[in-house]
Amino acid sequence: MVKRVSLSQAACPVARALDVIGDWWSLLIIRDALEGVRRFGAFQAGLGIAKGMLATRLRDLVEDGILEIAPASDGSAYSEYVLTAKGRELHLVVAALRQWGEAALYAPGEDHSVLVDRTRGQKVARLALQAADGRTLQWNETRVRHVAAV
Amino acid sequence: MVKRVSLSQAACPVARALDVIGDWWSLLIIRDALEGVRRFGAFQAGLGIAKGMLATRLRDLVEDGILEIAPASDGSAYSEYVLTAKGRELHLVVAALRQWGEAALYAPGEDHSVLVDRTRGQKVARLALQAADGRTLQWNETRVRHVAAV
DNA sequence: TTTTCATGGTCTTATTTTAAGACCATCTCG
DNA sequence: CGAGATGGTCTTAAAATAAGACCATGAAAA
Repeated sequence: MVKRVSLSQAACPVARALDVIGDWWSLLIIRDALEGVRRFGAFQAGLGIAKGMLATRLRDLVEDGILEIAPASDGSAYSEYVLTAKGRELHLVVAALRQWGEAALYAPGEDHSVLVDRTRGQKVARLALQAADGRTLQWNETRVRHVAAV
Repeated sequence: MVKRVSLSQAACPVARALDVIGDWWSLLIIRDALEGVRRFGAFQAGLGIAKGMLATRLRDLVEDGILEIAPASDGSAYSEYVLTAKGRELHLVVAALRQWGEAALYAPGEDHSVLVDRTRGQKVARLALQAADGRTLQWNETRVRHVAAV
C-alpha cells in the first residue's frame, strides 16, 4: 500500500495547487490568515480544529512557503503565523470559492459573511474570466492547451 | 468519535463551499468535466484514481447537484456525467487555482498546461478582484463583513 | 519569588477515509 | 454466441482525522 497520491509533479497547475492546498483545512486556515488571524490559539478557536491537526497543517503550510513564522507583534515571546507573498496570492482562490458558495449554497434570505471593499464597505464585484483583449469569457469559451507528454 | 467535521451549515460561504468540493478529488473531477470528460472510464484514466473512490465522488457530486447523469451522447446504453449550471460556475474556482499554481508552483522554464481563449488561442488574462466601481483591489484592500451570531 | 494560568504544542487512541485490486454484471461488437 | 469493454461493488491494509490527555514554557498575579 502506498501513501496518499501525490500530484506535486503534475503538469497541470490545478493538480499541483491542490496537492498543496487541496485538503480540508488548509484553505480555511488561509482564509482566516487573510483576515488577520496570526496566533495558534486564534486559528484553533476560529476553526474548531483539533490541535494536532492544526499543528501539522501549519507546519506543512510553512514548509510549502505559504505561511512563515514571525515573532509575535505584541512583543511577547510567542510566535505568529503570517502569510508570505505566495500565500497572499491565494486570496483570489478564496474569493472565487466564496462567490461560488454564496451563489450556489445558500437559500434565498439565508445569511452569510460578505467580502467587501475595505474603504467603502461595498460588496466586491463578481470575478470574471477575461481574454487578453478584455472580452469577458464564459466557461465554454476557453479550453486547456496541454503540454506534450515527456 | 464523530465523523469528519461538517461545515455545510457554516455562515461562511468559503467553508460551505469547501464542505462540498474541498476534498482531494472533487475539483480534479470538475476540472476534467469542464474540459469535456464525461464517461466513468475517462475520468478514471485521466485521474489515476481508484475506481471505488471515483464512484463515491461521482455519486456525491451528483447528490450535491454539481454533476448530473445523462444518457450517453454516442447512443450507447451507458450513461455520462455532465456538469449542471451550478457545477459549471466552478470554472472560476478552477481558473483561480490554475493561475495560482502557475505562478507559485513551477520553476522557471518548467512546462505546464495553459488555459486559453478558445477562439484565438491566447492565454486568458489574470483574474483580479474589482470593487463595485471597477477599481482593482489588492488582497489587503478588502475585508470580510461577518454576520451577527444567531 | 512563588504560584497560577495561558499558550502552544506533542502523543495516544478510536474511527473514518483512502488506495489498490479482486470480483461481478451488463453492454458492445465481431 | 462469445470475448472483451465498461461501469461499477466489495474487501483489505494503510493512512489521515478527531478528540482529548498530557506537558513544557511564558506571562502574570499574589
